[in-house]
Amino acid sequence: MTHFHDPTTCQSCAQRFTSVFCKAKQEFISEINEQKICNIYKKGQTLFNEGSYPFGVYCINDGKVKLSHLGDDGKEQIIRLLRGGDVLGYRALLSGERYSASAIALEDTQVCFIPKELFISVLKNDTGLAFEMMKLLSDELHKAEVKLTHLAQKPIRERLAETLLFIKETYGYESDGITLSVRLSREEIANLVGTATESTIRLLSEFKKDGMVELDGKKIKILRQKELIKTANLQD
Amino acid sequence: MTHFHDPTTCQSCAQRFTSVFCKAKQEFISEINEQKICNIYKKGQTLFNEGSYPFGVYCINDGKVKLSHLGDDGKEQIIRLLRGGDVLGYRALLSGERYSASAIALEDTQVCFIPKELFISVLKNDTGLAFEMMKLLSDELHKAEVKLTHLAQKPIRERLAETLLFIKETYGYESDGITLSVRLSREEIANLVGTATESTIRLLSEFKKDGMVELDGKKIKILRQKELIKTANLQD
DNA sequence: TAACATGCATGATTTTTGTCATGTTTTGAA
DNA sequence: TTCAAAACATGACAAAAATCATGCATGTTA
Repeated sequence: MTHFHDPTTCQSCAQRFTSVFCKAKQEFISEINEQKICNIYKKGQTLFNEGSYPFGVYCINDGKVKLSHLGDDGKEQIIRLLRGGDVLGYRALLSGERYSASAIALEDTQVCFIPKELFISVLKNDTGLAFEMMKLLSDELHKAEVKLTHLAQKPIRERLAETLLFIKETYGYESDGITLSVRLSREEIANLVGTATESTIRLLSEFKKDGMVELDGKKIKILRQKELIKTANLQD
Repeated sequence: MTHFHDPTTCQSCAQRFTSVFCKAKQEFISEINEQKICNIYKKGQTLFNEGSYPFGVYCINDGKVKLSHLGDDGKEQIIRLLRGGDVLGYRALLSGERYSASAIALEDTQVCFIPKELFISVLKNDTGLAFEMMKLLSDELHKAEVKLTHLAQKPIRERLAETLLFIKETYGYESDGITLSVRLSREEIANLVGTATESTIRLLSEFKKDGMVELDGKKIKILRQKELIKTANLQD
């Protein structure tokens, strides 16, 4: 369905200015360019599975990916949403463990794979990149801690509003400027919010009744962002 | 009340084999040793405050510290519990932001402070330490993600049981082998679990009735760990 | 196109959890 | 030691959220 043209080189990649790797030294980028393997994952396909061993990191060229955990009772919890320029798989690699989450394409997605040995060796020889990685990890840790606090303290209504805004921040709008440019099922939204699917459906209907959103199947339009922000009860 | 004798040198510090810094090269350890500043914080005193700028990292020599966030409505959420050998303050430093949490001593605690510039420069020149930091960040991120999932999916009863086990893992028992060696208020336990104080009090009473714990003010004894693990409904 | 599965929607009900009120105990400071 | 404040405990109630049940729409496959 969707068609990508091979980025061919990291030097010409659309993400060369946005990914963490943009801070790596030229010589290493060349090396990565030689060893990287590009692949296309169709919607629903898995990049890697929770529980298996990492053998490299993935860099999204174009597309959308969800990163999700399985809870002890088998329920999905979506941990992160990723887009072009994002790197994934580094957490498990750096702490020397199996993947603690699965990565699944939300739409057809083009991904470059960088082998473990190369990644580690570049990281060893390029202090700048190492600092970028530490910054990335620190930022993710921060986000996780904030999310944790909200999960513990905010009611579902606020969290759903916050999640819609988060989706908008992450993937933005379609060309009409109001439709969220990702199709998520109600269940996926619920697994992002951390609640039951029915609660999510009900609250979305309420948001629609209140005129904050418009619903058309999986298409969600944000009509009144300010109202949503108020509903989310955000401080910053 | 409590008396510490100055560790004098990093080379003789009780934590020299457990902290991340143990992997740093000798020359850097010497440098840290010269520039570090040791301090004692009394119970309840603050090492640093959410919202202020970091100017270094803290290394706990002996004692206990809680790291907590304020939610948007001002309610405390305890993010992490720290003990001797743990480092803190690096997250904000590495991502170049203000502290996103406050650190408060849970009992009289001895802490070494390492200035920002030194920490960064050692990190730049010691790849091993940089990797240790990445591993540390990755581990923390992992823990945060698991906690997030549990917070979203598990009922409070399970989370309280899990929290008691977590406290035990972190701080261990007193010499009697059953009393948790930290005194936390019910409110603090609630802020760790992510629930209302009353719910925590009620459930602790239930646990007591079920014979899993014994309560004597802030002293909590774990009588049946296996039952607790079952109650926590943990997989691993 | 029929048959089926899946996702969406909504009502009814139950369970869980939080809040409010009140009393008791403990703690710490004067 | 005494008193006030804080922490603990518990009951009653309200609110929030999950679960169960059912129906409708949509899409998919034989």
